[in-house]
Amino acid sequence: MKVIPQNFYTRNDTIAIAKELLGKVIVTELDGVRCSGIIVETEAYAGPEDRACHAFGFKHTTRTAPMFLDGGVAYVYLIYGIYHLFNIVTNVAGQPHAVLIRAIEPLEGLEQMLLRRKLSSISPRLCAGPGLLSQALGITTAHTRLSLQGATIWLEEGKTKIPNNDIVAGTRVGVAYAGNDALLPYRFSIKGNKWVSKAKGL
DNA sequence: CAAACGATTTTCT
DNA sequence: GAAAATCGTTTGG
Repeated sequence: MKVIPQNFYTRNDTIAIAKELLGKVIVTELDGVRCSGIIVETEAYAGPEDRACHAFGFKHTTRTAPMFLDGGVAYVYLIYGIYHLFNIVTNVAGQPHAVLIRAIEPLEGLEQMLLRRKLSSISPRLCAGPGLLSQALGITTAHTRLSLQGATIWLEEGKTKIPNNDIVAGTRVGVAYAGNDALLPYRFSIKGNKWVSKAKGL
């Protein structure tokens, strides 16, 4: 399967990238076990003009530093002291854009995922949510700043291309504090896919 | 140096 | 439907 090249991420169009990521495959190889899944839900965090973005107004801190790197690296961070959220940094260095992966449809390494999630059987809750899929794939803050061209976490072309009218746009989750920017349709998912997170319906 | 809080999920009422 | 869990980062003294 073909690995997504660096220049896919460095384009100056985070919204387009967020949409195109749907249907692509995310792969992790940890503890010698390969796990993968199809991306079915994403959210765009479009840089300094986006109030919901951590790096709003070019706010450069220790935590947001990876977003200022060149596109194509991972930005993982801990939320509520419990969950790890996995983001993909986009655009070029100096432009703090990122796409949050919210849900995947599991493909390979199912047993390892179940083990990590402490579940005994497959259910739609396995990877439906940003904190959950990170846990299932074994992604932690130790992987932040990691290049997606490496041998630990990377993305591949999917088998199926998602037609434009199968992409649903909606408002983002958990960003009410962002005022008007919370209303932007920056959340994308595959229409009718049962693995899409149901935390808050579209 | 100390205190408050968050791009979430689970569990209990 | 509401509240707790839990800790690194951010902000204020």
